[in-house]
Order: sequence, then C-alpha cells, then structure tokens
Amino acid sequence: MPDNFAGRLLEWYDQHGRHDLPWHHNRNAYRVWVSEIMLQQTQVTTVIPYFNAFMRRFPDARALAEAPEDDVLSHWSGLGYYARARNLQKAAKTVMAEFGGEFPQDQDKLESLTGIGRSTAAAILTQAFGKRAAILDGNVKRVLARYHAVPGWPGQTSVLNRLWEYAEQHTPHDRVRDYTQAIMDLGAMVCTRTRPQCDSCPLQADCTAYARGEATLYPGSKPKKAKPEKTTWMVILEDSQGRIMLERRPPSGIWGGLWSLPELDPAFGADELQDACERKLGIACETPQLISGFRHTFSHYHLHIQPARLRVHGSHVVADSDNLRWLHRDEALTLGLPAPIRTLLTDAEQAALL
DNA sequence: AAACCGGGGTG
DNA sequence: CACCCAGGTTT
Repeated sequence: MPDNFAGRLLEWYDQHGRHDLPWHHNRNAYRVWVSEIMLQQTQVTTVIPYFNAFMRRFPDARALAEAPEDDVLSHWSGLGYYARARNLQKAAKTVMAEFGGEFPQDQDKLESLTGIGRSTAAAILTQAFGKRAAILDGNVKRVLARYHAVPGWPGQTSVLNRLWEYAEQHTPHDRVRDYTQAIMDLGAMVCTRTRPQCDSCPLQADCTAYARGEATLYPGSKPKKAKPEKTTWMVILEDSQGRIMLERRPPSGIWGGLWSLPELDPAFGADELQDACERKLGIACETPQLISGFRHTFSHYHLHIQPARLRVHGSHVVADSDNLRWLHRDEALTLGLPAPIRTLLTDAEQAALL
C-alpha cells in the first residue's frame, strides 16, 4: 500500500497499544483461541476475570476436552452465546483426537474446528504462530469501513467482501502479530463506534470518512426489524425440603444446554397451573403464588417471563433424571444458568420468597 | 430501545 | 449463496 497504513499503525501501537493482557502471557494457540472466542461477545475488562478462571480450571485443550459439559457451561455462565462454549469443548476434543493435542498451523485445518471461522483462524495464526493472515473482527471492520468510506452494512455479503479485500491488502509481511493486535486495539480504543478520537488517530491523514467529516456514519447500520413479543410461565416448584426443580434445556436454540426453570404454555390461566403441573410434569402441587413478571429481550424477540411458585406435595415428587434435578438454590446457582434465571433466583431469595 | 457480534445452520 | 439465529452488555 502506498500510504504506509501498517507502518503508522505499528508506530502508534508501540506507544499506545495494549501489551499486557492475560492472554499475552504464556502465549499459545489454546490461550489465544479461548480469548478470541470470549472477546467475540464481550469487552476486554469483562473477559479478563472469566479468562483467568477458565484457564485455572481448563489450562489446556486436554483439560477442556475431558471436562463435564456442565462444568464448561458454568464457567461460561453470564457471558451469553452458550453454543460457543459447547463449540469450544467440541473443538478441544477434535484437537485431541485429530491433531494429537496440538493446534494445526494451517488456516483450513483451523477452520475445520467447530466455532473457528476465517477471522478466528487468522487471529490464532498471527497471535500464536506469527504467520501472516488477515483478520476481520468488529473493530477491524469499523476501522476499514471508515478509512475507505465503505458504504453499507457489513452483514451484507458484498460489503463484507470489500472489507475482507482491504483487510488482506493492509496486512503486512513483517510484525504481523503486532499489526493484528494494533488494528484491534485502534478499533477498541480510538476508532470507537461513538465519539471516535480522530485527533489521536495515526491514520487520520488518509482516512476518507474523516476527511468528509463522516466518521460515525460508518459502518452502515443494520436494517431494523420489529421484535415480536412472546410470553411464558416459569414455575418454581419447591418440595418439602425447600429444593427447587430445574430442567435442562434442549441442546440447541435459546439457552441451549443450560439449566432453567420448567416452562408452561402461556395459554394456561393462573388458576390452571396446578392442573398443568400435574398433567405435564406429573407433580401434585398446592395453589400457585405469582411472582412479579418481567421482560427479557433477545436479539430477535422480547420474552415476557411470568414466574409462579408452587409447593409440591412431598409424596408426589418425581425423581431426578438426566434433564431434571431437584436442587437447593445455592446448588442451582453453581450451574450454567441463563442470566435472567440467575437474577430471578437471586432476587427471589432477597424477597424471602424462597 | 437499539446496536453489537463471528460463525453455525438452513433454505 | 444469502439469510437467519443467538444473548448479554453498552450506548
């Protein structure tokens, strides 16, 4: 490139970049990989404690591959995107079985691992192995969309392809590891979504969007769609010993594989819950006590959660099974729970309802 | 309330 | 290939 994009970025990085993050120490493919997956969905400051706890419990691919899935999910609880945690473990098993416990140093082989795509594979290649590869995460998309004034939403294939072309063009042959960290840091620290610090930017002189005074117009925003409203009953079934019943959700879909409260069709009226529990779960209960409902928003719909507490007759308790467990609240809170369910159980404690 | 986000899955 | 989906945090 004639404009020395990488050179200016590296010069900035040497002075202002982040050089001391936990995954920069004992750097290896496993640590880079886990940090990249966590960083896909969460900011650095939030990731750090999760990353450190995860590394203590699962120090390498073998430990992760051999761990019970519940253990992995509980270390992910609160981060969201639980499918990524399951993919992480699945890939760790593949690394053990197919690659003898060593991460391959090859873009295609890395991409064959579940949960690793083009950008994550490139991050591992550059950060762990010092090989040349172009990344394109959210930060890099923003930097490039502004620098080249690329119009449109990056979720659209044509826009994404243009950004990948620029990403490839700018990636240097030397110091590629530092360059990759540098462009991610610039996006996170200077070329931010709102209020970018253009006056501190090493790329200002050649940034097309800046020249037009339109930095924040890039990248283009996602076309918006109305979110439907859904409703569900969530029942807190409590037995004579004060234990509550948790149900493991199906492996895919919302909160896949997490432990949650049993749900009942919102078509049931409050006066029909007792009967519904008896028929659907085979559990005889006393009359329900309604707890104030709340709304949880997902990326594509709103869910109104109406909790109800039902005491169970001691003699009719169903046994634990693979997907059903009676647990005291403290035990329940150690499992992988969806954030709103964790809040509900915690708040219910504060309100002395349980 | 809306934006954000890399990759899996599906049509 | 093009689109939809996931879920908690930040703005």
